[in-house]
Amino acid sequence: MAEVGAPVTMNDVARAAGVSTATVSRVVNGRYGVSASTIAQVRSAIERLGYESSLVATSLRRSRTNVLGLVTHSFQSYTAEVLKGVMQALSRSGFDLIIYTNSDLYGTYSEGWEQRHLTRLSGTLTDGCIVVTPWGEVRSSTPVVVIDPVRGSTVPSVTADNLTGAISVVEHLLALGHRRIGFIAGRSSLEAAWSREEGYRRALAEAGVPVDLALIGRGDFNPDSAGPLAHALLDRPDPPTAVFAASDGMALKVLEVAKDLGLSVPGDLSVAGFDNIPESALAEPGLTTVDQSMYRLGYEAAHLLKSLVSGEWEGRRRIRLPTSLVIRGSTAPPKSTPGP
Amino acid sequence: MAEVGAPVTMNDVARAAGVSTATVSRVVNGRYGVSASTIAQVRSAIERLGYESSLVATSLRRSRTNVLGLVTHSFQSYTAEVLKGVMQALSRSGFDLIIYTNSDLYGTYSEGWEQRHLTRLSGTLTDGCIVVTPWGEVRSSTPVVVIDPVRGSTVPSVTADNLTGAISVVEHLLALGHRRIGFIAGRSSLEAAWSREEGYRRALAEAGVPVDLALIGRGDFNPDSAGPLAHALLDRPDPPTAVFAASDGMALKVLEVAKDLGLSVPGDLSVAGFDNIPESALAEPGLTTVDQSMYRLGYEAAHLLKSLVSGEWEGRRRIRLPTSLVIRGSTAPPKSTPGP
DNA sequence: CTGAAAGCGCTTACAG
DNA sequence: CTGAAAGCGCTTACAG
Repeated sequence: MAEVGAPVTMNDVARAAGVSTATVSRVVNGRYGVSASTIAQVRSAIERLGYESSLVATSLRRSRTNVLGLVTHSFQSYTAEVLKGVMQALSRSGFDLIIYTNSDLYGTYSEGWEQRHLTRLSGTLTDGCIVVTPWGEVRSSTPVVVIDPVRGSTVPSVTADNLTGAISVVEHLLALGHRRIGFIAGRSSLEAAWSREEGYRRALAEAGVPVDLALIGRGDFNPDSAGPLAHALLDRPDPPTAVFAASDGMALKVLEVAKDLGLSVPGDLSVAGFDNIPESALAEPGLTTVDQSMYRLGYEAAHLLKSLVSGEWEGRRRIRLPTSLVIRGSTAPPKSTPGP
Repeated sequence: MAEVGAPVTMNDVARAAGVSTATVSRVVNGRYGVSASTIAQVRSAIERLGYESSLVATSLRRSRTNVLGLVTHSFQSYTAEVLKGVMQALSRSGFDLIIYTNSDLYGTYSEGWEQRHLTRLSGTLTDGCIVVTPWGEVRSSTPVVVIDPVRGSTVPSVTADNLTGAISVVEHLLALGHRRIGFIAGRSSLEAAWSREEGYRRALAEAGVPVDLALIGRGDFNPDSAGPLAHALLDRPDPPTAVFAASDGMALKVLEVAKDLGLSVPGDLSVAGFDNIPESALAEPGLTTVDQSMYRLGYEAAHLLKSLVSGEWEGRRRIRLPTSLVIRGSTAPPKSTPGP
């Protein structure tokens, strides 16, 4: 088999069955008002030719497609977790899922990707879309749910309770005896990045530790952005005894840099992240982090979108999910100051 | 912002700019033969209205879309790995990727899903498709690459060297001193399942150990299918001292069952799998398995598809990738027979 | 340089 | 119960 000629169209079926395309369409869609014998003829032609309706043509003509979309920039571990949750929520829901990704990883073309893809899909293909970590506010003619929206967004969304999560991990470091705690921030337009930094500041303030701006590096969640920042922090004459990075990807990069510099973790330096991606458990030592269950973010987003599309949503349109601290081997009391 | 009215069409832009849709189309697609002033007008209208061409309408009209498709039934850890490889291969290639999944996990609707989805997409939406672990042979009017084809398939495909991989893991168990080695097979129509079983048989034969059919359970790669089979094997009066499952998902299920039965692994029972999914490293004890780099399978499949679509493929159309044995804590010498 | 018209594969009133 | 025709949003010869 493999590659065969032109695709079989409804027209081909109509000719083969000796009826009009309108009739074929009725049979395919199970509409009433077709005689049993005609149905049989058409069915047999469909079978014989291996006809399958074109998703594109159907969705251009119809308003409802029963396909939901998910738009994401890159494809990383956390995206995979999100997807698993989405698939679970959509299981046997009657909705299929289309995921659209552009191939330009980390490229300059990327800015505004989410809006472009969203518009191109939601014109006709999908009944609604989930957008993962967009660069800006999004708008669409069909329902949208954003996972990790930008700060100030008014679109329906699902986020982790980033503030509480960040507070808990910084409190953990403080309890171990750390006082000089570095921070590597994420892309500041995102509400998640803002809340994680706010949590860092609040936890320090609460403990009476002044915030030292020299200990804050400005990353963008991209692991590579954390390399130079970690170097800058650790090369200081008065380096921090612990570094909290706003994402696991960046924290793992800090781990690498520390190794390069000959620092042992957690002996010389404690490191903590945020997200709990699978790689964090596998790191050596395991990374202390905040679990935000990307699976649940995906699940809740899909559930919300499904309800919005069906027009049966009653509850709040901005969902915030709890986080939990995951303590692993990368954090310990600082060398000079034994823990309390 | 959020949800706004009807989507902006090319017609809207044409009216706003005072030109025909043909002209707007030319500007959008950068065709020659439009005056500079008209281009400026149209551009400004596009900007003002926030127009983005409809993927569906465009692909219905055009033969080439620069979108590749990936069709998969469910969405699991190995799918995520495959996707990462695919995305890497497509990075900056000019091709976008659409992933299509149906929501009916493990449902009866599933049989033949891959052909249905493939046909619906490849009619017009995509220039070519990757199909992951199909149920049967596939055909399409555009290029297809199958990851893990059925046995006897003639479609371009990418597979791990399952035979060699299975031999290596069984040899590992034999070297530890095991002689009664159980096997839980995968869905037999798949070439991967067949080769893994063949490897099991050959390694035993090579070692002069007769194959005991009572020690072979027939699963289907779905983890749940392995539960009853593991029970049956371990409840025997003469249970095997080791079980090799044809996939990690099934092997992890065997681990669970062993725990339920009060058997310690690897003390009372050795367990090995195939695939090396992330969960296997996290299991307690870590699962001995065969790494088949799903990432590379995805990467090679995308690379092959890209070349096929561009019509510039020269090499072989059936790619087989090497595997490697990963020894972790779940395998050890059997209790009664110390290792050699 | 620009527009009117046909058509991609479907669905849906509208006639009959 | 069935078909001819219009139209979903685009692109592309074909005229002018």
